[in-house]
Amino acid sequence: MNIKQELPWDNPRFRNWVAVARACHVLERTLAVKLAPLDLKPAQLDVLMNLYRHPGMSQHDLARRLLVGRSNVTMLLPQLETRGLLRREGDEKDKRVLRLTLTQAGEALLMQALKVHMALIEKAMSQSTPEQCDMIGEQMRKIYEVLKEA
Amino acid sequence: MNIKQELPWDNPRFRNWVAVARACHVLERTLAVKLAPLDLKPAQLDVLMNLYRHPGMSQHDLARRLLVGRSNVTMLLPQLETRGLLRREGDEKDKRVLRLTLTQAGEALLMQALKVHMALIEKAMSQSTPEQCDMIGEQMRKIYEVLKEA
DNA sequence: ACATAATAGTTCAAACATGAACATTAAGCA
DNA sequence: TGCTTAATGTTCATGTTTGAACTATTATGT
Repeated sequence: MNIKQELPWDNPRFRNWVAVARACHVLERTLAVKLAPLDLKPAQLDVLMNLYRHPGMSQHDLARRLLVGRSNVTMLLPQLETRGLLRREGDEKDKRVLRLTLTQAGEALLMQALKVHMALIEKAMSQSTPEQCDMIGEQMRKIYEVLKEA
Repeated sequence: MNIKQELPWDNPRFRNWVAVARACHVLERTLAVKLAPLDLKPAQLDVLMNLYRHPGMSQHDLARRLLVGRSNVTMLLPQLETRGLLRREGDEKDKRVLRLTLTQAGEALLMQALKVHMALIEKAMSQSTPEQCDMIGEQMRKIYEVLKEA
């Protein structure tokens, strides 16, 4: 029995996933550099994006969408709240939860950051046809569904 | 001029990339859980994989392959060296560089970890046809090339 | 109603990654 | 040869992420 035949590097799925991970990593890194002039980190941009799309979110829901621990959200928000980018207001019906909404300043900064993010993604995926791009997204959403409950 | 028309969420490339990032994130997280019984973190597995494929690597080269700072490698290696998983030996010609090689124990642990990693990737990508999978890998390698020098 | 479970958010210590400054060694060039 | 520049690896201070323990509030079940 030749162990080499079982090595993952001979497996297309393995090799291709490694490529996905590397692409992700380098794009995240590049994004951090390009966002620096706005004094914004990728994690913070994720917060703003989610609050824009889902105003009134609770911190718990935000953490789940970010795939991140609740404590991380707790540590992340004060920086943004102090900068006047978002508001935290207690829910009246359930006094445990805090509802999160963007301020106008938050929306404005988000729009600037989205331009940067968008330009980077356009550049990265400019080599793929729309059909390829959609197929990639479709497969990735399946992967997410498969692993979400694992 | 309607700003909504310019929002990234209407842009397929943007939406699809978000899916890529989420899939990556959740797979990385799942991998961390599954590797815990081996007392190994994803970052450490990356080290072992690279040393297996490129024995005698320098720390600088390892850092570049991992898309990580040199100091990070410096902090990462002692844990693995103390566990007897790898060796660091000074290069004789260039006394600045340290050559890295896996020990037998390192290879053995790597093989166990690869089973875990492989199984996870198989599960994640089981929904894609081989053609789709290869196409994804191909596109991701292009993205990496585009961004590498940006 | 009351005791028990579960949930939302916070705090804190530990693990981790990062980048700048540094020591050592090598390479380039006058 | 010397002098300058570049490269390798380490150290350290900083910022980030995590998970466990904690408080406060709500839901559940008898």
